[in-house]
Amino acid sequence: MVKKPDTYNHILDIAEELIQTVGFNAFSYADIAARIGIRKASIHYHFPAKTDLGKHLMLRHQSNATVYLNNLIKEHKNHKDILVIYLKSIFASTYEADFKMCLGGMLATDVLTLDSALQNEVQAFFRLTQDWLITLLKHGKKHKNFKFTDSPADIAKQILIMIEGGLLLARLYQDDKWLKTAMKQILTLVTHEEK
Amino acid sequence: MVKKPDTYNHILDIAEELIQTVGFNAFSYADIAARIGIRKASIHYHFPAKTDLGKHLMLRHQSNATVYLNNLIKEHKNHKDILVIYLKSIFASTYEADFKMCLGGMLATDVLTLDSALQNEVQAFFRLTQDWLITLLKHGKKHKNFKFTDSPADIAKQILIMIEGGLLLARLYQDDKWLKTAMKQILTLVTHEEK
DNA sequence: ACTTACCTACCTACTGATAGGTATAGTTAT
DNA sequence: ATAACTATACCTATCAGTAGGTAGGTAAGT
Repeated sequence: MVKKPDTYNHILDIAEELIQTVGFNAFSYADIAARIGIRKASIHYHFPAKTDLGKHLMLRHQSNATVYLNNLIKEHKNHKDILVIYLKSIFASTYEADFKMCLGGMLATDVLTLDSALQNEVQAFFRLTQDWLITLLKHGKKHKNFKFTDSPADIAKQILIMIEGGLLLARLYQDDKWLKTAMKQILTLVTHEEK
Repeated sequence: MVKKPDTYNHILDIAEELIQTVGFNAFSYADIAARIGIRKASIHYHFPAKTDLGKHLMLRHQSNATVYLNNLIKEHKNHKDILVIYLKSIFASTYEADFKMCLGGMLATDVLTLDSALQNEVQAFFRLTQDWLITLLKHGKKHKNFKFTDSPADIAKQILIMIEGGLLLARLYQDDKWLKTAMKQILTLVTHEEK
């Protein structure tokens, strides 16, 4: 593994925050430069084009998510607890200033303005998350921490839908009651069998 | 009611489509001008600033939605049918080219880049929809077309969350299975009491 | 020890394109 | 004639991106 210089990750940190706040098309290299205190051209040194920045950001995001999600499963026993911790961690950044949205969700709305390589990375991120959820749901059901009748794949889709929908509306109204509603509904989903 | 000239609505039509496709910050007056076949400056005559365009668009959208939703309730008897027709009408535009997102949802993600008057109109649109849903849910429950235990306000929130989340993911993958999942889950929500 | 060569990480200064927006003159329907 | 509308021509600001240079460090050759 190549150790990337500090500025590289610093740029990605700022870009991530900006995308979560205003979206991919609404920030510029000048915005990042101003916040870090270097020149625009220096950012082009690390990321020749804006789409490169997006791609590297998504790859780092996928990698971070993989580590985080795998550790979550290792460190806890109850699958319901894992789900709750996971949901809270996603919603947590929303409680920070400006009600940031999930990085993937933000790029998902901008998806038709992104080049196809970047589109693929955004899709890959959600696929990764969905696969993890499916695994969690299967194990959770086997250990009787979860109860549901739909397929794990369907439940995973419903969870993603409610995460993104909840974030979108929480952001719009700057009100976390939308997240609480989503959270509650997700938990109902995985603890109730249909009649 | 003042009868607005044709170009006025034509501009709003194109703007609406562009916002649903790429978002508020990713289209320009030049894009609209090119599609209509007039000059950029002519659009500024109708809408001096871009934010004016957004505001007028949202007001028209609110007005159209109000008429549409009220007619829906008048023209059908079964509240479940009404809900299904409503959901299908929202999801229909997504099946058109490019998987357009709901206008409100698209502006919701751009919300932090919009001026506060426009933010308010986006919020007002969702409030309007939510109020209509609450009314529908109350009447539907009274007539035994719906069964649910949460408050109508909570169910309405959950429905909006699933509409927007479903659209976001359907758009990302250009795949309507996400809409079918959302649709199914919404119908489950309003026809099942919790145990 | 010192040169040569190359590298990383940043800089200044610029490009062409496009953004939103304006002043003003011309056109068209009533 | 006049109000409504559209056009030409232009503005300033900003966008992503490039050219070329520089400071400092590393590695190898002699």
